[in-house]
Amino acid sequence: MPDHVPTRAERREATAARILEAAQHEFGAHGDGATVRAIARRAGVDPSLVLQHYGSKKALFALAVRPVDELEDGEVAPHLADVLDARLRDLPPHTRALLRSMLTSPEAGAVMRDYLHGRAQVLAAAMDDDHAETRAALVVAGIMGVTLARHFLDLPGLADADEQVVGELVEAWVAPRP
Amino acid sequence: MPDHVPTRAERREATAARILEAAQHEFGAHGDGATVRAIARRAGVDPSLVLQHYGSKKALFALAVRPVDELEDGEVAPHLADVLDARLRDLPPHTRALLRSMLTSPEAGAVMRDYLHGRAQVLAAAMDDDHAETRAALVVAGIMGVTLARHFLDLPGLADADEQVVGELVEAWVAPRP
DNA sequence: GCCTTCGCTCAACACATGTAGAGTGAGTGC
DNA sequence: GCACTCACTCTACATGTGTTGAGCGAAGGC
Repeated sequence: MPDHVPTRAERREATAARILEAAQHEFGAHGDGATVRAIARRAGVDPSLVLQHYGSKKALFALAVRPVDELEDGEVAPHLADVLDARLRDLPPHTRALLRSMLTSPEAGAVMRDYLHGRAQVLAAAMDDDHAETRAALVVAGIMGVTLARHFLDLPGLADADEQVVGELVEAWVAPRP
Repeated sequence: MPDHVPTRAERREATAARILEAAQHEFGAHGDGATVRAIARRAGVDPSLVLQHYGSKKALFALAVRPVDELEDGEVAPHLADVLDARLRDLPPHTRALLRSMLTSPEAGAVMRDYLHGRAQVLAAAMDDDHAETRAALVVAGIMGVTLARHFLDLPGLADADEQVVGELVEAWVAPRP
């Protein structure tokens, strides 16, 4: 490929992306209390530029915590094991931002609820016994708790535990006891 | 009893208690970002009085999120079912404050980790198979997730579910599948 | 009944935050 | 090569924050 010298619009788009990335990291580290100035500093940019790009802190926050589609094109809904695997490994910045802010920002809380609700419905569809909806909600909530304890609270016995072991133990939650 | 007219020191102690209670409610509603002014307003008091009583916002916060001992005098550690029951009913203000703040305040996060770690150790002692520590940590983390989803996120299928049903389903997490 | 104590309020401060608008200088089209 | 565009920075403002010290007025001791 030719060593492309970027046009002005491309550079602008690039710094916009850098700002969004910085925002995800800051929100992921400090929750919705992260400051525009800190985001700008991390992106190597003036604070006012952040607002010229995204309008307001609220708008930037909404973009930063928006869950990206976990589905590749044409894929069906990911199996529980895949999601679980993703939650046990290092979390992507936007996921960190969403989790970190969900208890202090009503907007983030609503996004999280909708996301969990969607996943729970997929899971419940694969169950046939009584209380399927509740059991499914229980599983997704439990996985959220494990994710928080592992990545944000550093709970001993979980933060340092082997990913595979944890995965297998959690999967036992899905099947009811005979 | 004589209709006791309160002494000056008693009145002072009473307003101090009112302030702490207000603080727990405010921290429980808005996390560590709750303002001294809002706390004072809720307590019906001047903002500066809050600091005259507790020194600083940080000190007040530390007091507000300090987990109270769940043990009555002479009791042994509460059974899992009792703790679970408490988490499914309405949460006491200091618990709400701790949970709400644990992701955005490092201090609250540390308190939460220590608390969960303690409970997990009690639970692990009653297990004998492999990975007891990890399984116990998994259970307490899972319960935390369910608590958050029920009381803070209002997850459908959990927020409205019957307490007894949820309790029984979660208890199944403790025993390993045969 | 007076003087002291002290629980409480008032007014003010230093500072951080989100945001708006003018300015600037390098890149771009002709 | 020149005028213009525009991505970006500088400066400033209004507001909200934690915190402090002076002051007031009622309760308490003698």
